[in-house]
Amino acid sequence: MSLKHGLLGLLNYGPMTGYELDKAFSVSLDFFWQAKTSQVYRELDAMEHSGWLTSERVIQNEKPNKRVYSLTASGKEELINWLSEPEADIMDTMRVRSAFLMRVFFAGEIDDGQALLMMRRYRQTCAEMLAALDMVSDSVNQYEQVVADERKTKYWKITELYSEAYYQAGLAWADKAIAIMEGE
Amino acid sequence: MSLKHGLLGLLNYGPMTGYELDKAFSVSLDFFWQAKTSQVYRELDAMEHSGWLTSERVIQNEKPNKRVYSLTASGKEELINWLSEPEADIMDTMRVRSAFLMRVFFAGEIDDGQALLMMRRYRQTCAEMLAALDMVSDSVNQYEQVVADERKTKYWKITELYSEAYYQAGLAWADKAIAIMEGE
DNA sequence: TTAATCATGTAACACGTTACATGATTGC
DNA sequence: GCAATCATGTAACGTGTTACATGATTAA
Repeated sequence: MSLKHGLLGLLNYGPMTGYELDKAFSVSLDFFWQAKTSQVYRELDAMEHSGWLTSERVIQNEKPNKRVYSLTASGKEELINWLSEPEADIMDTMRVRSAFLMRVFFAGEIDDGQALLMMRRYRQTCAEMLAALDMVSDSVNQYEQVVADERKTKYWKITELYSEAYYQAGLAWADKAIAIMEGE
Repeated sequence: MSLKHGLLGLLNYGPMTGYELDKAFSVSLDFFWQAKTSQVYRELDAMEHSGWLTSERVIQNEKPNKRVYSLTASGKEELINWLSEPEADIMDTMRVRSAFLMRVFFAGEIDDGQALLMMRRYRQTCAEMLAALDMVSDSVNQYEQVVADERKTKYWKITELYSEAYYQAGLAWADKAIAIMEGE
Protein backbone atom coordinates (compact mmCIF):
# COMPACT_ATOMS: atom_id res chain seq x y z
CA MET A 1 0.00 0.00 0.00
CA SER A 2 2.30 2.71 1.24
CA LEU A 3 5.35 1.81 -0.76
CA LYS A 4 3.38 2.73 -3.87
CA HIS A 5 2.28 6.03 -2.34
CA GLY A 6 5.76 6.85 -1.15
CA LEU A 7 7.01 6.41 -4.69
CA LEU A 8 4.18 8.57 -6.02
CA GLY A 9 5.10 11.25 -3.50
CA LEU A 10 8.74 11.24 -4.52
CA LEU A 11 7.98 11.25 -8.23
CA ASN A 12 5.75 14.22 -7.63
CA TYR A 13 8.95 16.20 -6.96
CA GLY A 14 10.10 15.34 -10.48
CA PRO A 15 10.94 12.43 -12.85
CA MET A 16 13.41 9.90 -11.53
CA THR A 17 14.87 6.47 -12.27
CA GLY A 18 14.24 3.40 -10.13
CA TYR A 19 17.75 3.71 -8.84
CA GLU A 20 17.26 7.32 -7.80
CA LEU A 21 13.92 6.53 -6.22
CA ASP A 22 15.49 3.76 -4.22
CA LYS A 23 18.12 6.17 -2.91
CA ALA A 24 15.63 8.95 -2.25
CA PHE A 25 13.42 6.50 -0.42
CA SER A 26 16.14 5.31 1.90
CA VAL A 27 17.34 8.84 2.59
CA SER A 28 14.02 10.50 3.30
CA LEU A 29 11.32 7.93 4.04
CA ASP A 30 13.35 5.15 5.56
CA PHE A 31 12.59 6.12 9.16
CA PHE A 32 8.90 5.29 8.78
CA TRP A 33 8.87 3.00 5.74
CA GLN A 34 11.56 0.62 4.51
CA ALA A 35 11.84 -0.81 1.03
CA LYS A 36 14.27 -3.13 -0.73
CA THR A 37 15.64 -2.28 -4.16
CA SER A 38 14.06 -5.32 -5.78
CA GLN A 39 10.71 -4.32 -4.38
CA VAL A 40 10.99 -0.78 -5.73
CA TYR A 41 11.50 -2.05 -9.28
CA ARG A 42 8.62 -4.50 -8.96
CA GLU A 43 6.25 -1.81 -7.69
CA LEU A 44 7.27 0.68 -10.37
CA ASP A 45 6.39 -1.92 -12.94
CA ALA A 46 3.00 -2.52 -11.34
CA MET A 47 2.34 1.19 -11.04
CA GLU A 48 3.11 1.74 -14.70
CA HIS A 49 0.59 -0.99 -15.53
CA SER A 50 -2.01 0.83 -13.41
CA GLY A 51 -1.35 3.96 -15.44
CA TRP A 52 0.04 6.01 -12.56
CA LEU A 53 3.43 6.37 -14.23
CA THR A 54 5.03 6.44 -17.63
CA SER A 55 8.62 5.51 -18.30
CA GLU A 56 11.15 6.40 -20.91
CA ARG A 57 14.40 4.64 -21.63
CA VAL A 58 17.40 6.92 -21.76
CA ILE A 59 20.49 5.69 -23.57
CA GLN A 60 23.75 6.71 -21.94
CA ASN A 61 27.29 6.09 -23.04
CA GLU A 62 29.94 5.72 -20.38
CA LYS A 63 27.16 4.64 -18.02
CA PRO A 64 24.48 1.94 -18.04
CA ASN A 65 21.21 2.92 -19.72
CA LYS A 66 18.40 3.97 -17.49
CA ARG A 67 14.62 4.18 -17.32
CA VAL A 68 13.15 7.48 -16.17
CA TYR A 69 9.71 7.42 -14.57
CA SER A 70 7.24 10.31 -14.54
CA LEU A 71 3.97 10.77 -12.74
CA THR A 72 0.82 10.80 -14.89
CA ALA A 73 -2.29 12.85 -14.09
CA SER A 74 -3.92 9.71 -12.75
CA GLY A 75 -0.91 9.05 -10.55
CA LYS A 76 -1.03 12.54 -9.12
CA GLU A 77 -4.73 12.10 -8.49
CA GLU A 78 -4.11 8.84 -6.66
CA LEU A 79 -1.51 10.55 -4.47
CA ILE A 80 -3.87 13.38 -3.54
CA ASN A 81 -6.73 10.96 -2.86
CA TRP A 82 -4.55 8.87 -0.62
CA LEU A 83 -3.35 11.93 1.28
CA SER A 84 -6.91 13.18 1.73
CA GLU A 85 -8.48 9.92 2.81
CA PRO A 86 -10.75 10.20 5.82
CA GLU A 87 -8.20 7.95 7.46
CA ALA A 88 -10.49 5.52 9.18
CA ASP A 89 -7.40 3.38 9.44
CA ILE A 90 -5.41 5.63 11.76
CA MET A 91 -5.26 2.87 14.33
CA ASP A 92 -3.64 0.57 11.78
CA THR A 93 -1.10 3.12 10.76
CA MET A 94 0.10 3.73 14.31
CA ARG A 95 0.51 0.08 15.23
CA VAL A 96 3.74 -1.06 16.82
CA ARG A 97 5.39 -4.23 15.54
CA SER A 98 8.44 -5.09 17.55
CA ALA A 99 10.15 -8.41 18.02
CA PHE A 100 12.22 -6.74 20.70
CA LEU A 101 9.16 -6.04 22.87
CA MET A 102 8.08 -9.62 22.39
CA ARG A 103 11.41 -10.76 23.78
CA VAL A 104 10.94 -8.47 26.74
CA PHE A 105 7.47 -9.90 27.32
CA PHE A 106 8.87 -13.42 27.54
CA ALA A 107 12.10 -12.45 29.31
CA GLY A 108 10.91 -14.23 32.45
CA GLU A 109 12.09 -17.44 30.75
CA ILE A 110 15.73 -16.41 30.62
CA ASP A 111 17.95 -15.16 33.41
CA ASP A 112 17.77 -11.58 34.63
CA GLY A 113 21.36 -10.83 33.67
CA GLN A 114 20.72 -11.62 30.04
CA ALA A 115 17.52 -9.61 30.04
CA LEU A 116 19.31 -6.65 31.57
CA LEU A 117 22.00 -6.80 28.88
CA MET A 118 19.37 -6.83 26.19
CA MET A 119 17.72 -3.75 27.65
CA ARG A 120 21.04 -1.94 27.98
CA ARG A 121 21.76 -2.62 24.31
CA TYR A 122 18.38 -1.22 23.41
CA ARG A 123 19.05 1.92 25.44
CA GLN A 124 22.41 2.31 23.74
CA THR A 125 20.84 2.05 20.31
CA CYS A 126 18.30 4.74 21.14
CA ALA A 127 21.12 7.01 22.26
CA GLU A 128 23.03 6.37 19.03
CA MET A 129 19.96 7.07 16.92
CA LEU A 130 19.41 10.33 18.75
CA ALA A 131 22.99 11.35 18.10
CA ALA A 132 22.62 10.50 14.42
CA LEU A 133 19.51 12.64 14.11
CA ASP A 134 21.51 15.85 14.27
CA MET A 135 22.87 14.99 10.85
CA VAL A 136 19.41 14.35 9.45
CA SER A 137 18.30 17.73 10.71
CA ASP A 138 21.28 19.37 9.02
CA SER A 139 20.41 17.75 5.72
CA VAL A 140 16.78 18.90 5.94
CA ASN A 141 18.01 22.42 6.61
CA GLN A 142 20.21 22.24 3.53
CA TYR A 143 17.32 21.06 1.40
CA GLU A 144 15.26 23.90 2.77
CA GLN A 145 17.68 26.39 1.23
CA VAL A 146 17.50 24.59 -2.11
CA VAL A 147 13.80 23.78 -2.22
CA ALA A 148 12.72 27.00 -0.55
CA ASP A 149 9.21 25.66 -0.18
CA GLU A 150 8.13 26.16 3.38
CA ARG A 151 4.87 24.31 2.79
CA LYS A 152 6.87 21.15 2.21
CA THR A 153 9.77 21.49 4.60
CA LYS A 154 7.44 22.28 7.49
CA TYR A 155 6.01 18.78 7.28
CA TRP A 156 9.41 17.20 6.80
CA LYS A 157 10.48 18.80 10.04
CA ILE A 158 7.39 17.56 11.82
CA THR A 159 8.21 13.95 10.89
CA GLU A 160 11.76 14.58 12.00
CA LEU A 161 10.44 15.75 15.35
CA TYR A 162 8.56 12.49 15.58
CA SER A 163 11.67 10.39 15.22
CA GLU A 164 13.37 12.45 17.89
CA ALA A 165 10.42 12.00 20.26
CA TYR A 166 10.32 8.29 19.45
CA TYR A 167 13.94 7.58 20.35
CA GLN A 168 13.76 9.87 23.35
CA ALA A 169 10.74 7.99 24.65
CA GLY A 170 12.50 4.67 24.01
CA LEU A 171 15.51 5.81 25.95
CA ALA A 172 13.51 7.10 28.90
CA TRP A 173 11.50 3.87 28.99
CA ALA A 174 14.68 1.78 28.92
CA ASP A 175 16.01 3.72 31.90
CA LYS A 176 12.83 3.03 33.83
CA ALA A 177 12.92 -0.64 32.85
CA ILE A 178 16.56 -0.98 33.88
CA ALA A 179 15.74 0.57 37.25
CA ILE A 180 12.94 -1.96 37.76
CA MET A 181 15.14 -4.85 36.67
CA GLU A 182 18.02 -3.82 38.90
CA GLY A 183 15.86 -3.02 41.88
CA GLU A 184 14.82 -6.61 42.54
CA MET B 1 9.68 -14.97 12.43
CA SER B 2 8.17 -13.56 15.57
CA LEU B 3 4.71 -14.95 15.16
CA LYS B 4 6.21 -18.40 15.58
CA HIS B 5 8.10 -17.32 18.68
CA GLY B 6 5.08 -15.60 20.16
CA LEU B 7 3.14 -18.85 19.80
CA LEU B 8 6.00 -20.79 21.37
CA GLY B 9 6.02 -18.33 24.27
CA LEU B 10 2.31 -18.72 24.87
CA LEU B 11 2.37 -22.51 24.59
CA ASN B 12 5.13 -22.51 27.14
CA TYR B 13 2.49 -21.44 29.67
CA GLY B 14 0.59 -24.64 28.89
CA PRO B 15 -1.12 -26.63 26.10
CA MET B 16 -3.71 -24.71 24.09
CA THR B 17 -5.85 -24.94 20.95
CA GLY B 18 -5.34 -22.73 17.92
CA TYR B 19 -8.47 -20.89 18.88
CA GLU B 20 -7.20 -20.20 22.38
CA LEU B 21 -3.80 -19.18 21.09
CA ASP B 22 -5.41 -16.74 18.72
CA LYS B 23 -7.34 -15.18 21.60
CA ALA B 24 -4.34 -15.15 23.92
CA PHE B 25 -2.26 -13.55 21.21
CA SER B 26 -4.68 -10.73 20.63
CA VAL B 27 -5.14 -10.10 24.33
CA SER B 28 -1.52 -10.09 25.42
CA LEU B 29 0.82 -9.64 22.43
CA ASP B 30 -1.33 -7.60 20.13
CA PHE B 31 0.21 -4.27 21.11
CA PHE B 32 3.57 -5.21 19.62
CA TRP B 33 2.66 -8.03 17.23
CA GLN B 34 -0.55 -8.62 15.31
CA ALA B 35 -1.71 -11.89 13.80
CA LYS B 36 -4.76 -13.03 11.87
CA THR B 37 -6.56 -16.21 12.81
CA SER B 38 -5.83 -17.87 9.49
CA GLN B 39 -2.15 -17.13 9.93
CA VAL B 40 -2.10 -18.66 13.40
CA TYR B 41 -3.46 -21.97 12.09
CA ARG B 42 -1.01 -21.99 9.19
CA GLU B 43 1.96 -21.33 11.47
CA LEU B 44 0.90 -23.96 13.98
CA ASP B 45 0.85 -26.46 11.15
CA ALA B 46 4.32 -25.43 10.03
CA MET B 47 5.64 -25.52 13.58
CA GLU B 48 4.32 -29.01 14.11
CA HIS B 49 6.15 -30.08 10.95
CA SER B 50 9.37 -28.58 12.36
CA GLY B 51 8.88 -30.66 15.48
CA TRP B 52 8.39 -27.75 17.87
CA LEU B 53 4.87 -28.83 18.74
CA THR B 54 2.70 -31.90 18.96
CA SER B 55 -1.05 -31.86 18.65
CA GLU B 56 -3.83 -34.06 19.87
CA ARG B 57 -7.40 -34.09 18.68
CA VAL B 58 -9.97 -33.87 21.45
CA ILE B 59 -13.49 -35.03 20.69
CA GLN B 60 -16.19 -32.96 22.32
CA ASN B 61 -19.91 -33.35 22.28
CA GLU B 62 -22.07 -30.25 22.48
CA LYS B 63 -19.12 -28.33 21.03
CA PRO B 64 -16.96 -28.64 17.91
CA ASN B 65 -13.96 -30.92 18.27
CA LYS B 66 -10.64 -29.30 18.90
CA ARG B 67 -6.91 -29.80 18.46
CA VAL B 68 -4.73 -29.15 21.47
CA TYR B 69 -1.10 -28.17 20.87
CA SER B 70 1.77 -28.76 23.27
CA LEU B 71 5.35 -27.58 23.22
CA THR B 72 8.03 -30.23 22.61
CA ALA B 73 11.52 -30.15 24.10
CA SER B 74 12.83 -28.89 20.78
CA GLY B 75 10.20 -26.14 20.75
CA LYS B 76 11.17 -25.02 24.23
CA GLU B 77 14.80 -25.02 23.16
CA GLU B 78 13.97 -22.87 20.14
CA LEU B 79 12.14 -20.40 22.37
CA ILE B 80 15.06 -20.09 24.77
CA ASN B 81 17.56 -19.74 21.93
CA TRP B 82 15.50 -17.02 20.35
CA LEU B 83 15.21 -15.17 23.64
CA SER B 84 18.94 -15.42 24.25
CA GLU B 85 20.11 -14.38 20.81
CA PRO B 86 22.93 -11.84 20.82
CA GLU B 87 20.36 -9.62 19.14
CA ALA B 88 22.50 -8.14 16.39
CA ASP B 89 19.20 -7.18 14.85
CA ILE B 90 18.06 -4.73 17.51
CA MET B 91 17.91 -1.97 14.93
CA ASP B 92 15.48 -4.04 12.85
CA THR B 93 13.27 -4.79 15.78
CA MET B 94 12.86 -1.14 16.73
CA ARG B 95 12.01 0.12 13.25
CA VAL B 96 8.96 2.28 12.76
CA ARG B 97 6.58 1.53 9.89
CA SER B 98 3.85 4.07 9.68
CA ALA B 99 1.71 5.07 6.74
CA PHE B 100 0.47 7.93 8.88
CA LEU B 101 3.92 9.50 9.11
CA MET B 102 4.28 9.11 5.37
CA ARG B 103 1.11 11.10 4.91
CA VAL B 104 2.48 13.79 7.20
CA PHE B 105 5.70 13.87 5.20
CA PHE B 106 3.78 14.58 2.00
CA ALA B 107 1.13 16.79 3.61
CA GLY B 108 2.52 19.81 1.78
CA GLU B 109 0.54 18.57 -1.24
CA ILE B 110 -2.84 18.98 0.43
CA ASP B 111 -4.26 22.01 2.17
CA ASP B 112 -3.27 22.90 5.69
CA GLY B 113 -6.79 22.53 7.04
CA GLN B 114 -6.95 18.90 6.00
CA ALA B 115 -3.52 18.22 7.40
CA LEU B 116 -4.47 19.79 10.70
CA LEU B 117 -7.57 17.64 10.91
CA MET B 118 -5.51 14.54 10.30
CA MET B 119 -3.13 15.48 13.09
CA ARG B 120 -5.98 16.21 15.50
CA ARG B 121 -7.43 12.79 14.78
CA TYR B 122 -4.07 11.23 15.53
CA ARG B 123 -3.83 13.12 18.80
CA GLN B 124 -7.33 11.99 19.71
CA THR B 125 -6.47 8.36 19.03
CA CYS B 126 -3.40 8.56 21.25
CA ALA B 127 -5.57 9.98 24.05
CA GLU B 128 -8.09 7.16 23.62
CA MET B 129 -5.38 4.52 23.67
CA LEU B 130 -3.96 5.98 26.87
CA ALA B 131 -7.38 5.89 28.48
CA ALA B 132 -7.83 2.27 27.42
CA LEU B 133 -4.51 1.29 28.96
CA ASP B 134 -5.88 1.55 32.48
CA MET B 135 -7.96 -1.51 31.74
CA VAL B 136 -4.97 -3.42 30.43
CA SER B 137 -3.10 -2.63 33.59
CA ASP B 138 -6.03 -3.91 35.69
CA SER B 139 -6.05 -7.18 33.80
CA VAL B 140 -2.31 -7.66 34.29
CA ASN B 141 -2.78 -7.04 37.97
CA GLN B 142 -5.50 -9.67 38.09
CA TYR B 143 -3.27 -12.18 36.31
CA GLU B 144 -0.57 -11.38 38.81
CA GLN B 145 -2.77 -12.67 41.64
CA VAL B 146 -3.48 -15.86 39.69
CA VAL B 147 -0.07 -16.53 38.24
CA ALA B 148 1.82 -15.32 41.29
CA ASP B 149 5.06 -15.45 39.33
CA GLU B 150 6.85 -12.17 39.76
CA ARG B 151 9.59 -13.18 37.33
CA LYS B 152 7.01 -13.15 34.55
CA THR B 153 4.69 -10.33 35.52
CA LYS B 154 7.61 -7.96 36.00
CA TYR B 155 8.36 -8.15 32.29
CA TRP B 156 4.72 -7.93 31.34
CA LYS B 157 4.54 -4.67 33.24
CA ILE B 158 7.65 -3.37 31.53
CA THR B 159 6.09 -3.88 28.10
CA GLU B 160 2.95 -2.22 29.39
CA LEU B 161 5.03 0.76 30.45
CA TYR B 162 6.34 0.90 26.92
CA SER B 163 2.91 1.22 25.38
CA GLU B 164 2.10 3.99 27.82
CA ALA B 165 5.29 5.85 26.96
CA TYR B 166 4.63 5.30 23.27
CA TYR B 167 1.16 6.85 23.25
CA GLN B 168 2.25 9.62 25.60
CA ALA B 169 5.09 10.51 23.24
CA GLY B 170 2.72 10.42 20.29
CA LEU B 171 0.34 12.74 22.03
CA ALA B 172 3.03 15.22 23.05
CA TRP B 173 4.44 15.20 19.52
CA ALA B 174 1.00 15.83 18.03
CA ASP B 175 0.56 18.83 20.31
CA LYS B 176 3.87 20.24 19.14
CA ALA B 177 2.98 19.56 15.52
CA ILE B 178 -0.42 21.20 15.88
CA ALA B 179 1.25 24.27 17.38
CA ILE B 180 3.61 24.48 14.42
CA MET B 181 0.80 23.99 11.93
CA GLU B 182 -1.42 26.60 13.57
CA GLY B 183 1.35 29.10 14.11
CA GLU B 184 1.87 29.82 10.42
C1' DT C 1 43.75 -3.40 -6.95
C1' DT C 2 39.77 -3.13 -4.47
C1' DA C 3 35.61 -1.11 -3.25
C1' DA C 4 32.02 1.90 -4.39
C1' DT C 5 28.79 3.90 -7.61
C1' DC C 6 25.77 3.52 -11.43
C1' DA C 7 21.73 0.78 -13.13
C1' DT C 8 18.49 -2.86 -13.84
C1' DG C 9 16.29 -6.61 -12.93
C1' DT C 10 14.60 -12.17 -12.01
C1' DA C 11 13.31 -16.09 -9.06
C1' DA C 12 12.07 -18.16 -5.13
C1' DC C 13 10.47 -18.01 -0.82
C1' DA C 14 8.37 -16.11 3.58
C1' DC C 15 4.93 -13.74 5.72
C1' DG C 16 0.54 -10.98 5.98
C1' DT C 17 -4.34 -10.10 4.42
C1' DT C 18 -8.99 -11.00 2.66
C1' DA C 19 -12.70 -13.70 1.66
C1' DC C 20 -15.09 -17.69 2.27
C1' DA C 21 -17.14 -22.12 4.41
C1' DT C 22 -19.36 -24.80 8.16
C1' DG C 23 -22.49 -25.54 12.03
C1' DA C 24 -23.91 -26.17 16.88
C1' DT C 25 -24.86 -23.65 21.31
C1' DT C 26 -25.84 -19.87 24.36
C1' DG C 27 -27.21 -15.27 25.93
C1' DC C 28 -30.05 -10.92 24.92
C1' DG D 1 -35.07 -14.21 16.30
C1' DC D 2 -30.19 -12.45 16.12
C1' DA D 3 -25.63 -11.97 17.44
C1' DA D 4 -21.86 -13.88 19.69
C1' DT D 5 -18.98 -17.74 20.99
C1' DC D 6 -16.75 -22.00 19.97
C1' DA D 7 -13.60 -24.18 16.49
C1' DT D 8 -11.26 -25.20 12.34
C1' DG D 9 -9.52 -24.38 8.30
C1' DT D 10 -8.67 -23.38 2.59
C1' DA D 11 -7.56 -20.44 -1.41
C1' DA D 12 -5.99 -16.61 -3.49
C1' DC D 13 -3.65 -12.71 -3.42
C1' DG D 14 -0.44 -8.93 -1.77
C1' DT D 15 3.73 -7.54 0.18
C1' DG D 16 8.47 -8.13 2.04
C1' DT D 17 13.01 -10.64 1.93
C1' DT D 18 17.05 -13.05 0.11
C1' DA D 19 20.01 -14.43 -3.26
C1' DC D 20 21.72 -13.94 -7.59
C1' DA D 21 23.36 -11.87 -12.22
C1' DT D 22 25.75 -8.36 -15.07
C1' DG D 23 29.29 -5.00 -16.22
C1' DA D 24 31.37 -0.46 -16.93
C1' DT D 25 33.56 3.63 -14.50
C1' DT D 26 35.87 6.04 -10.87
C1' DA D 27 38.01 7.24 -6.48
C1' DA D 28 41.12 5.58 -2.46
